[in-house]
Amino acid sequence: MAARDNGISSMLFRNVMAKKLNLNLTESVCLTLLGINKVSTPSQIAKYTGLTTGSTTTMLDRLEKKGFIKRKLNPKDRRGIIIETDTKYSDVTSAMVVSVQKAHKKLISKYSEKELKIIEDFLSKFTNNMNTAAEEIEG
Amino acid sequence: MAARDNGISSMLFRNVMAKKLNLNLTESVCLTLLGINKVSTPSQIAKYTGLTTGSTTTMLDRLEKKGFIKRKLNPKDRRGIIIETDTKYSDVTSAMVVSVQKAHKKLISKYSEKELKIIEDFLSKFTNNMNTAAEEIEG
DNA sequence: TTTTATAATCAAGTATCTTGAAAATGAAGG
DNA sequence: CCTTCATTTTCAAGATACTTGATTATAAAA
Repeated sequence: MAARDNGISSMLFRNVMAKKLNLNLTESVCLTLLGINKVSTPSQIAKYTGLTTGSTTTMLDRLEKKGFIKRKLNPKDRRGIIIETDTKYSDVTSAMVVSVQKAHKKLISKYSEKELKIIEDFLSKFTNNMNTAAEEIEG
Repeated sequence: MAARDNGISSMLFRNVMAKKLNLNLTESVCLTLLGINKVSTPSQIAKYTGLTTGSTTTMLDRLEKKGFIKRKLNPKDRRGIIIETDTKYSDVTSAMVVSVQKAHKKLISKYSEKELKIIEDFLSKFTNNMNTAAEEIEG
């Protein structure tokens, strides 16, 4: 239940962030994935967001217009492109999350190395369960 | 980072679930919040999803038409109504999450009571940080 | 070198959202 | 009591975002 509530809160946190940045949820998700280098091409973005490639194109147009991303040539495939977040994105978001990151750091500092290991172990395995299940449901 | 990845995975899991149920993200979020009794009125749904009350009305129309929710009279306020999830919702979703829940239970069973206490403590405090930050950003 | 597959884009139609107003009820103050 | 202001939901019109299906270009395979 604690893990579930955590997921829900992160979702609600995203809602609030997105609203503040005048982004819709899809755009926010896209930028997050780009930010941690989970994705880097429109096709991948389409896959993870669940959008069609058509809407992905127009969504990227919007993000580019707002200055959050840039389209670059893909040296390995001349059909495709590479999407990168602009520094504007990290600037704007890091200003918003500075407070919560501070709180997180403080929280983490209260646990021993051993305890943190347990927590990290649980989280990564819990995450793995979800990823596996998502693939199952999808396929 | 593990906690962050967990949040992202739960988001991607939601995308997959929603797609499978022919729901958009907003509808999925709404049903989740209703399912755990975090919200029960259109106003609350509007607040947490970030929708206007107008779109909330039409979204609830869609969910009602699909048989996932029901509108009921609010005995405590005759201006408002109470939203409840229909059994159809829990039936459909529980079938989809049965596999991942099994995996989660198995994972949990591998930790001692003491370890679980640490994990639960961390998660609830981490969640709390996000809730607090969300309120700060919002206000 | 022909065929088939993949990547991104575009145009037209559909769905979903916002804005602003309406109707009904509640709450507060004289 | 009753006037005023706030709250809850709904609605209509317009704006925004999405899907579908086609197009162009390149890659990969036969």
